[in-house]
Amino acid sequence: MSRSDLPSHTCTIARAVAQVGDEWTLLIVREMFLGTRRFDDFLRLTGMSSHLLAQRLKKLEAEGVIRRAPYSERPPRHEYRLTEKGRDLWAVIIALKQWGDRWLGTDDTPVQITHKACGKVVRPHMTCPDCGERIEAHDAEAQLSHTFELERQAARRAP
Amino acid sequence: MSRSDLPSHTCTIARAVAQVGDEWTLLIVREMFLGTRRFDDFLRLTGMSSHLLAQRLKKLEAEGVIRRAPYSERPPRHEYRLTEKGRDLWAVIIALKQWGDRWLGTDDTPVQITHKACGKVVRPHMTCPDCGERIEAHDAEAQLSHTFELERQAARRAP
DNA sequence: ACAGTCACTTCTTTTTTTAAATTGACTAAC
DNA sequence: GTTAGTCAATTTAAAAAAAGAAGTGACTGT
Repeated sequence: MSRSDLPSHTCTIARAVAQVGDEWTLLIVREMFLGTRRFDDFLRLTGMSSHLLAQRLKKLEAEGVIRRAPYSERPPRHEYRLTEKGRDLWAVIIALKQWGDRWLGTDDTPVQITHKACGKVVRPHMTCPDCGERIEAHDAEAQLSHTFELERQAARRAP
Repeated sequence: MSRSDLPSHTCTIARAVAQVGDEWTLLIVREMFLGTRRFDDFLRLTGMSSHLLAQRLKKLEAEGVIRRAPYSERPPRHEYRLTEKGRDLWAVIIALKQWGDRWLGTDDTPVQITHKACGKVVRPHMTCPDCGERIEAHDAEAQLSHTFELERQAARRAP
């Protein structure tokens, strides 16, 4: 990872991206939401190399996104589970899924989401917590904090 | 990109990830939502190398996520803008931002979102379109389509 | 005893990424 | 009218990362 060590004052999007904005990492997290817990299953279901899988799992564990849970002592065996921080990536995965379904999908959607509370198959979307309306790009405006704005202006001037 | 060429029957999340699930790509898209349009600004604001930026912009253009818009003929100059497909990545970026704010943030949030319609600063979240309630990981269940399920079982068996 | 499973690690080759320099078509300053 | 600067790249060489194959160690099951 080239930018995992971003300073703490940096944009939180950049830091989120440095932790989980990577092809294989996102696939691992997706697999976890689908219930995959073991090394070999990740290997086979994602098609990634064992070298890379071991490395990514270590990184995710170090970041607190997943944790290793032993399920056998002899031989030492363990499975990988999402922590709360990891489960909180759900919105990211779902957003990617909706986008993929819309722009890259065929007729059938390979994964459908059911809202347990109402029992319906749904396509969750981003909503304004205040007025309850759906929000998309054109409904929103971004404000930069003063310090962040200054940082960006400095970056733009200094090559 | 190792897996940009995923077959069309593959999971849409995997294909979304193959198109935009990359550190620099996500940072470019984030910059676009913040209004950045020009090569040099992307360079300075993200800190990436010009080689990689050119490559990523080319890929994103080929995928239809961004488009080049000429703003000067002599010298030939153009800016990069999100297409509808690109703007539709808003939910992904916002989900990453919320996650970053919650798990990697300090006290001040560098970017705040205002809902134009109600004028309030908000933290958008995923909602069930049917009952309107907020959905998170534990409120949802995933169903795999029959063909997708079979595909996964085959993958699990065949190394 | 021998094959098989699981969770890796090691090794070699190939591909990407970085970093720095260069290009080309201008524009604005001296 | 030479020189510096901007913008959007491309080129090249060196460093880092990933892919792919094979191996390891602690078992289990036959």
